[in-house]
Amino acid sequence: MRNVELDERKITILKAIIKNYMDTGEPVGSRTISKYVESKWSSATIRNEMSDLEEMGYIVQPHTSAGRIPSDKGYRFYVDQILQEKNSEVAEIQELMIQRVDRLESVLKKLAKLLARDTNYAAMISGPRYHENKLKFLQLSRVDEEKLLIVTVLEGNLIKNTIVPATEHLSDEELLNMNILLNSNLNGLTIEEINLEVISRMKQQAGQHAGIVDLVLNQVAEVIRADSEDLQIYTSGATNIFKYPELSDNQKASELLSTLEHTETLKDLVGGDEAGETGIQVYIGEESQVQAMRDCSVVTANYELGEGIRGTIGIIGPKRMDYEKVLKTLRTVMTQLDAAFKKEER
Amino acid sequence: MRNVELDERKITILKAIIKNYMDTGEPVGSRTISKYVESKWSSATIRNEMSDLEEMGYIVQPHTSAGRIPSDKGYRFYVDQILQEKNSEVAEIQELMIQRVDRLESVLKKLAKLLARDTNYAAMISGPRYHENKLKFLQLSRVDEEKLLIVTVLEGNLIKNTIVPATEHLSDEELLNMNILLNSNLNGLTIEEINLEVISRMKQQAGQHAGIVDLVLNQVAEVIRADSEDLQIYTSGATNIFKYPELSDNQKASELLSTLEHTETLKDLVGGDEAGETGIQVYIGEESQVQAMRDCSVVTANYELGEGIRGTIGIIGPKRMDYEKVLKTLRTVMTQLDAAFKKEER
DNA sequence: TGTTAGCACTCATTTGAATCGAGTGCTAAT
DNA sequence: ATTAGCACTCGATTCAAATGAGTGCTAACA
Repeated sequence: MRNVELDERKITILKAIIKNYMDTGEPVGSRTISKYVESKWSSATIRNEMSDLEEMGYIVQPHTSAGRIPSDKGYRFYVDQILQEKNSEVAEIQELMIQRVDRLESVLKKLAKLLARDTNYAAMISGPRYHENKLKFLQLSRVDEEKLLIVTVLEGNLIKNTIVPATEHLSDEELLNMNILLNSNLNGLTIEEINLEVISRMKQQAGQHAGIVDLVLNQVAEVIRADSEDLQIYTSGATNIFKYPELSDNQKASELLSTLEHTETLKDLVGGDEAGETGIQVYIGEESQVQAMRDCSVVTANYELGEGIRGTIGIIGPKRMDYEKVLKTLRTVMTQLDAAFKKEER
Repeated sequence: MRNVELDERKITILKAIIKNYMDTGEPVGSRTISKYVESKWSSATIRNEMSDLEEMGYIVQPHTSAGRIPSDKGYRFYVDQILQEKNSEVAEIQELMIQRVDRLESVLKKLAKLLARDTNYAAMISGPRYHENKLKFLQLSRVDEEKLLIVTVLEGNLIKNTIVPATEHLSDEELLNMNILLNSNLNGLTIEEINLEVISRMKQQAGQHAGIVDLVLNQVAEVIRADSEDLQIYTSGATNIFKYPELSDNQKASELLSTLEHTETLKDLVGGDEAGETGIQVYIGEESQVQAMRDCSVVTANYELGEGIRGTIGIIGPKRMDYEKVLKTLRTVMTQLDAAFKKEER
């Protein structure tokens, strides 16, 4: 695929500039490149080409008499190139986490930590978003004299518990009947489908214990509401940003770290569902729309655990992040997560 | 209560130094103090006293020809003074969090955020430690064709769920009996009390479904183990440290923030049970034993939610933190937490 | 005898000038 | 079309002088 704007040589030089800048974090000058590319061209030639590239907006000069650094547009070009080469070689990532870990939350936290350590960037990972909130199972139990336990299981095996004070006394048999009543009426319904008709029918069936029905329904509503509101986001390795001088001056570091602490803002990054064909999105600089991240790049990937349970993983680093490595790592993790939960299902 | 070492004037001056340093973060000189204390004494007198105080170890000079700053010993003196004045006036703290929030975790997270915002220091809060891990209630249900749900409730209403594949088929009636079997045998036992004898008795009673008993017991063991290992710690406001120049140089900030990210280390701070008479502990500088916090002070308070459920709240800030405010805030929060959960119980 | 004014001295920090050097743009030669 | 050469730019570094906050000491004072 030819590029109409950039000829072969410009591409080579642009790539060289970006690669070099990734390593060093310093603006790179013509001489450096002329050595880097096996002295195919002299520094003067490079200078001319660089001048062109600058005019086209692929690189910028932080100040006169400094080398060039890639602009957002430059990075974008580079990333697009990589995304095209679908080299999805699945490297072995530490499998330590795929031990028998039961709770999803715990897996996600560990995964974030792992990602941060591996990449040396900051990692964030959103808990799953459950799209179809269908009720799968309800269980009402008496946990002690005056307390009832309501267990709600949603499609996708999301389980929530609540303990409520028992407002009225139920015998063991009544409890059993209530459970049957609840499950036969509610199973398979989404929250929207639990309308007044369903409710009044249930209350009628429940007879004198209609109050309990209310209790349970309130709880169900609460669970579903809470779940869709409290999107959990785990971050790790935020302090990795201190490894990159261009991010770690006090002003910027503070701003960036605050943002990483502030779940609300992260939701913007993680919330979008517009996945590329590979499920991977790259935001360079201001593309992310998040002020504090204008000097960063953010790479996000969506994972899916079957039954419509989706979440997002994100890596946040300097613009000069090692895109190749990050993309590869994310692809691997997605595969592994997938595999792990397929296994769990069996 | 007289102090044998320090006379009235030395105390006044020492306090003035500490207060002033808290405001400004700058070393404070004799002239400043002489103005500060309504010109009762001249700067020269102050100088003499300061010289004494320095010799006694209450204040130090960062370098010759700089003002003095309080030493750990100085802060210690100051804090001890405050702790003596038991002014436990319970200010009204934002009650927004004491709404109907059901999940403890969520309350704790919000609380950490609130504390951090209020104090302008970093806050951490540990999830509850359950000391007496007695089984209170077990419930086994069939959630769909090939999956069983095990709900474990421990003393103190800690609830855990697990979904496991059903290894053998149980009829509704058998399931009911199994639940009775489980609860009648296990309720009220601690993990240690579930010995081989109990287990073999249960298996015998279970007859052909002994396998299920194993399944459940494994789960119970796992829950209790996981709970005692995975002490959750929530932090918030870590970036507040950038507000204090003496902590925010790159080296220190990075170190400190890493520590705050690293749960293991925080456990050391939060784990200890040696509460003072008020349940509040103050660690100044190296007293905390945590390297990265040698320039910080850490104030911890234990909260208790009845039934032996305990946790710890901590505030981390510069040595010159406003101890009075922090102590007051913590006392308030403890009271509120207590009240909130007393209410919840009813 | 305790307090204070005065003064010489110290030393981190600030300021500004001089220098350095990496890198560019342009021109002329190849 | 490529390259060598050179003047020029401008941030970074270095260094010394100036600054000023603060001390310690001494002598005068109440």
